[in-house]
Amino acid sequence: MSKLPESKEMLSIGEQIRKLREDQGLPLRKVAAELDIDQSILSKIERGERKASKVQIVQLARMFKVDEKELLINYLSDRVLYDLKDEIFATDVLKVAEKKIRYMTKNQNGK
Amino acid sequence: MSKLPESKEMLSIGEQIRKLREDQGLPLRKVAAELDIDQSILSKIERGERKASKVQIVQLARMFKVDEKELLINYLSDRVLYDLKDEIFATDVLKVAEKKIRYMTKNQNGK
DNA sequence: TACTTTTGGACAAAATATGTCCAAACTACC
DNA sequence: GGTAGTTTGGACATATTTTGTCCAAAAGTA
Repeated sequence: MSKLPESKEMLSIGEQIRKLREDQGLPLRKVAAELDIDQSILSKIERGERKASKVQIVQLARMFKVDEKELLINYLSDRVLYDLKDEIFATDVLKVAEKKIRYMTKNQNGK
Repeated sequence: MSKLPESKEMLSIGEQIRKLREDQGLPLRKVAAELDIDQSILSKIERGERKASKVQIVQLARMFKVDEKELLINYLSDRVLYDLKDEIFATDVLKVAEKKIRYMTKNQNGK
């Protein structure tokens, strides 16, 4: 029953990586070798059981020839959501975070 | 020169805690004792050199009699921003994260 | 069945988080 | 200047989390 979301933007980073890999017909073994990690780790990353590192995401973007920025944004937004997954106020937190960013950039407060 | 932001919402969680403590005229020593940590840790938390735990934030809200939700939101949004501090795309990441949350709640995808 | 791919879990090492302790530096006051 | 109280900085210890290996079991495919 459970289907993947229609829009690719709504795929989790793991789902997106798996799709990219399968679209190219590559086994875990090969992609994992390029990332220099064990295939079981990549399997876990694709299923959301482990987190990829930022470097790995960049490598994957290059390997699959997709926009690095888009993949990174999907990756980072997933991580933010993961950190907030148990929070009732998650939406409020994101709104305040955006407000703070606007405030910071407006005032050059790099801190 | 450097001043604190006008709106309390724009205080970092550390600045807000320090303000609450000083407004009550309490030394680090006393507040830290209630949190059951060393005063130096609290000093570092207030200056953003260490992170508080969620439990500590809740304890502080109770101790200072301020809205727990508000303090938690300030705390969590600070953490989110900290994680994104080196990212050029931080704003995009937050926007996508919000979109994903809306998508999830709409579809009950707790995952 | 035989081959390939994927998954699960025990284990290990490295990195990070979280705290203690104590001395130095700062502040206020007499 | 001296003293007491407060705050800060850093060395150190311990616990937790992250990130990986390795290998066997399970699932998929011919």
